[in-house]
Amino acid sequence: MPAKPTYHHGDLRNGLLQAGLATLEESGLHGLTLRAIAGRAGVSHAAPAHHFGSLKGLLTALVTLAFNRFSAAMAHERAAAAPDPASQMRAAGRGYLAFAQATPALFRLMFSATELDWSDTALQLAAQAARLHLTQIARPAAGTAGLDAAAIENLVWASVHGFVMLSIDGHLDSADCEHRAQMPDIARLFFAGPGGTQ
Amino acid sequence: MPAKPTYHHGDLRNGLLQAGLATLEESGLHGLTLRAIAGRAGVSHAAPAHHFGSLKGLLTALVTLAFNRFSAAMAHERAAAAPDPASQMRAAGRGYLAFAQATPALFRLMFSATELDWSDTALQLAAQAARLHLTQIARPAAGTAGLDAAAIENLVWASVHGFVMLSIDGHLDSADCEHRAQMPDIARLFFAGPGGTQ
DNA sequence: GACTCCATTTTGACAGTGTCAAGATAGTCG
DNA sequence: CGACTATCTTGACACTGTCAAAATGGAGTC
Repeated sequence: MPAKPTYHHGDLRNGLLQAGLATLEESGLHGLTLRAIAGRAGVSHAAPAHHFGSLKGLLTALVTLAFNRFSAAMAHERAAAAPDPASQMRAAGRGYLAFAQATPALFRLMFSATELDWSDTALQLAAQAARLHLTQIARPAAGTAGLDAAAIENLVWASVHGFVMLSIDGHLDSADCEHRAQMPDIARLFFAGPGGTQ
Repeated sequence: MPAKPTYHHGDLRNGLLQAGLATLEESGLHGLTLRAIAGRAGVSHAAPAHHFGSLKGLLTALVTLAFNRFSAAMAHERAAAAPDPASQMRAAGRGYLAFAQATPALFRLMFSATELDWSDTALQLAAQAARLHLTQIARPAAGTAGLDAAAIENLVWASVHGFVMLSIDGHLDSADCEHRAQMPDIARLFFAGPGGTQ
């Protein structure tokens, strides 16, 4: 089972992160305690804190991993979509929403300002990589509606992020069991193409 | 000092809520403990839990109060703005952002799905009242860009909420100390008027 | 191959948390 | 004036994150 045995446990770091992901999805943020993670990973109660320095350190590592999966979700949708700007924008939004709805607690944690150590360089890099998708899909829309690239980025990100946040927090009428049908088609505002929500 | 003396303390409920607001802004969500609130209000450590049932109950009451102030902030901006739809939409957005930036921790708590008891009717009413502003400012834009009223509501709310969330979480480039200048002018997309960010 | 060394993990303890049962307190009503 | 009851306090419990000290076991050296 251990991927890269280093010392006593085998691969404690991965074991703890996997246990953390499982615990988070199973018991929510309140159930995500160092001791619960340690128990699930089969180590002593103080092992996680020792390895990651503190609870904040473990959550930071967990979220770094999550941002990589987040990027992968968006890349996956974009690769399967048509290459035109509107389709790319809609595909990235689908990936954004799909990831958040698959693991809502993790997604909320990813954007927490207080629970994470945002001075951590690994976390910064992972978050930056995810943001690269945003820059790429927003660039073709520059100049539309008299907005520059930065404003477009802000508008697109805010729309998608806000919708996803409201969706997983249960603030949108859930007439549809899936919220995808309700997702505002921001791309239609920039690109005049035939805007199916697909 | 007690506004409406009821029993022993005077007005324990208000005292605890005020202490809670002060503690939240001073120490963040992690410092907002029942015992800290009790200490600040000058009562025993178990008094808050007894009065509100649990920590979740206290937070729910706190957020109910916050939603009323939130509505007031938007009403204040809208009253001071021109009555045309675009100005009203921008004014509500300003109020939204101003409230969140004034008390970020409280705003984050207001949209937490797990920390609050959303089956509480008082909370539901307060949140519903705040949402009424959204419905009002979105209605005039119905039909624009081929979107119906519900889609407009979602798009406007998502844009503003997403921008505000990203702003208080520190994910937007803060070249400006205030983020207002960066706020995407969603109103311009619906109403062709001269879109100054004001 | 045995021995030292040191990174890794465990053990035990501490202060602090929310919650609950039982007791003390003080307004209110008969 | 006395009993009652809602209000609040006291004390305890299991649980949390964090830290120092002890135990563990692989790695490198002679």
